[in-house]
Amino acid sequence: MKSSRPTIRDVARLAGVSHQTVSRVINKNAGVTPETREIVEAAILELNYHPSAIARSMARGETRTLACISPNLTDYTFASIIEGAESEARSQGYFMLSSSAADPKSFGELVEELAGHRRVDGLIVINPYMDERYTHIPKNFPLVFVGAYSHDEKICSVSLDDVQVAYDATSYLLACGHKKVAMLTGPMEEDCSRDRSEGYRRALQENSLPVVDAFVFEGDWTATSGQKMIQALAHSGEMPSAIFAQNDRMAMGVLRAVRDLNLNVPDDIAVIGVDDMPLSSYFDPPLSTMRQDMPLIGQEAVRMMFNIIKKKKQPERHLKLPAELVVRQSTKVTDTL
Amino acid sequence: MKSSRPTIRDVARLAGVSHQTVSRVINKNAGVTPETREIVEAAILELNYHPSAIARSMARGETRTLACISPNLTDYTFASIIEGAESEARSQGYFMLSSSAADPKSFGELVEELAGHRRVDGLIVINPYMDERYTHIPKNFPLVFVGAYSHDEKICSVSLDDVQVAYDATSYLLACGHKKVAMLTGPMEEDCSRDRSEGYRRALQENSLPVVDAFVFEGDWTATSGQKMIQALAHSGEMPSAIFAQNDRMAMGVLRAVRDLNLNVPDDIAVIGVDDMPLSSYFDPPLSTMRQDMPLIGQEAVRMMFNIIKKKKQPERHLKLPAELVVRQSTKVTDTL
DNA sequence: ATGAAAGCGCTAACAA
DNA sequence: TTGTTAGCGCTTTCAT
Repeated sequence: MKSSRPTIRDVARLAGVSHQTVSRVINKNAGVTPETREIVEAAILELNYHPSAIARSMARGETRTLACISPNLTDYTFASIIEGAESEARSQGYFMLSSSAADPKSFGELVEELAGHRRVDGLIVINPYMDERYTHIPKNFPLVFVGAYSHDEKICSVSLDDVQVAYDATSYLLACGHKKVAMLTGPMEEDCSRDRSEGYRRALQENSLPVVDAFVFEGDWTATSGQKMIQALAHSGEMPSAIFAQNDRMAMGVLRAVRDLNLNVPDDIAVIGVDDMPLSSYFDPPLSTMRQDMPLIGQEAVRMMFNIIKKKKQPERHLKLPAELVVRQSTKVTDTL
Repeated sequence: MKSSRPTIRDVARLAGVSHQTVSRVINKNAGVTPETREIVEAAILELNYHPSAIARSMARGETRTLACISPNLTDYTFASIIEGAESEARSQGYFMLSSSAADPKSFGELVEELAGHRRVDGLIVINPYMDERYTHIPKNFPLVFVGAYSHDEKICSVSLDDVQVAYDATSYLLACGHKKVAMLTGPMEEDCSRDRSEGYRRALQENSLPVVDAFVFEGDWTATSGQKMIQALAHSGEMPSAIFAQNDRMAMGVLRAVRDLNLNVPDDIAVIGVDDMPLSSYFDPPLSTMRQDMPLIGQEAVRMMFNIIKKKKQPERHLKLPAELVVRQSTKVTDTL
């Protein structure tokens, strides 16, 4: 009576075949007669045998596991991307190991243990920073960036077309009749914030409108930073007629602060965000926003990863996905400005 | 010139020692003279050697990886629990593999591959359903339930004290002066919803108030279901003066629907939720709620897991965490009822 | 303090 | 079609 779990050899012994034949059966390889297969399968059932994932990884030289490093796991955007990625990976028989790394140090350790120790077959990095963090990634290790595209052209990436999204959002505000459009950005160290700022500027310039510094605020993606922006604006006395917030959460803070000022959205100030998180249509008023399909971004990132891992031809290194304008009640066409 | 990565033996050869000595060095084991250690470390650096996680798992018989199965990865509550769990696991040198399983079938497959194949050392299940899903979990496989506690007493669990939370929320509403308190539940197939309903009933009964069926609605945790409840209530003509929503998202839907009816919160209808999600304080009006510390729940689940894995004495099998009342502007003391 | 030998459970290459 | 032989890269046990 062995106490530990049965191995491929135990099954082989019971079935009266070699362990290799058992291996063929569990891997559904050709070259086994139906009769032999049946005998082996019966033995597997009888022993309640399950192959060892570790031993397989060992012998195959691959883990069939991908890792995803994200600034955190709770932001709706990140979580949605991860969910999309995980689901796509699973559908291909791969697992996803997700970790959060807030600072460069923990990021480095993570990379070391995940990629360096070959705990996973590939690495997806959400919201990568373009700094020295990547020095520990082994050369030629499968790597895909998500949410910002790499300045190092050789690194694959999937992201929203941030410049375009911001351009569209701002243009829409302009088309509504606004002349004084302010912007609330994410942290400017993130490429995503910079690209969205660029789109905003472009839209303004194309309409021969100036980019006024007093109307550009740097936030940190939180609702609180949106609230602070409005308070600062109120304090300055100079109010815009519309605000482009680079994400919905900050837009929510803006909505709240405008309410606190007894001003009306969209009559006094129009607001548009980016993301279309599930709660956005429940904001007061329901928020106009640029909807992005985050699960799709995760899915595409994993597809790209498989292209790299399986050494298929790799047509595009950089994929940029579009966003869609969703008009709700936080914006409206105005002729009175 | 070998093209593949260096092994422990390559290091040993370069350092002029046995591979065992190298093993001792990388594991920081005792029994190596400082001089030998230095030589080995130099060799490791020179070859840019990194130990193989798979080979270690193979030899040790453990993966140092935990898995977390959740209905999804995007719900703020789940994501927060996972984040807390992942962070605690990492701090102990473990990794966390998180997967979502919406239906019993995919849940079963996941369990089979994660636990059956020993891809991980332990399994954390968020919002477990008490059905036949667990038949595939190997006997004695380390298992911790989160968010609902197991009716099978032998399975460890960490959860919010749901009965108490609901009791407290309802009692608070009662203490505010309300007599007609309605409730919006999660899906009644979830233990969590049932327990919270129980707490609601208990509070009512202790105050000699009847539990009226027309005031209890079953939702599905989404804001939309909150909205529907109010619409149904409005249609019926019989309005409560306060609503206990079993989570904040549904409360948000309630807030929105009440607004659409041109009624005021908290004057016409008071609302309290559960969770205290980050956006709750930005709702209109800011939402009173029962705050739960979700990262802590995840953290405690992992701690419990380590107690099981490391076969320490296991003082408590079931941990119930408290929630804290947070009063904002969606409720207020009323004497006029 | 160090080294040699055995084995973890599988897959892959080759033989029969 | 099936079996045999080698590893995969470590850790563990036992010698020295």
